Amino acid sequence: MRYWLMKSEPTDVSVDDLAALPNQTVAWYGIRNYQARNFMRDQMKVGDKVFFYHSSCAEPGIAGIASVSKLAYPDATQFDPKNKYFDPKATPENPRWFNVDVKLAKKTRLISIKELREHPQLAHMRILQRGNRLSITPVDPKEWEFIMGLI
DNA sequence: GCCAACGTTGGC
DNA sequence: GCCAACGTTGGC
Repeated sequence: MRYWLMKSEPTDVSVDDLAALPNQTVAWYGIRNYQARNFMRDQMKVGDKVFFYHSSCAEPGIAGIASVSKLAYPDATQFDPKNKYFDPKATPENPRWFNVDVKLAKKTRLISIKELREHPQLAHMRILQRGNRLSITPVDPKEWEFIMGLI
């Protein structure tokens, strides 16, 4: 089993939004970065654990714990011309973008990026590196355990 | 297949 | 709103 951190903009889907969804599950649609896609398509398995992270907001940070609840499948938004994630080069026969489903396990207190930066044990986390833009990143098991200890 | 230009991300 | 970082695009 692997551990991940997945960014969501709370104005799009916040941890409270996720908690209110049927089965507390959301399709992680709209990923248009190959590295992030490959993580979902090639590596994520049902049961993998996920830190649900709020980004591009007043208080960026980890807001919940979730898990992968469905293996990657073609992202429906790529086929819809009216959708902002429409990709004219994608076809149902040859889809380009995939997403998994993510199910909330529990909302946590907000562990801000500022707090994460205070711990030397977490200094190598991808999310904390300068210039990091990847919205889905693997989390080291030791980092996962450490952060679980903060919650 | 190089690389300049451009667009996007996301913390601050 | 700024801007550094980095991914993508497209002309050559």
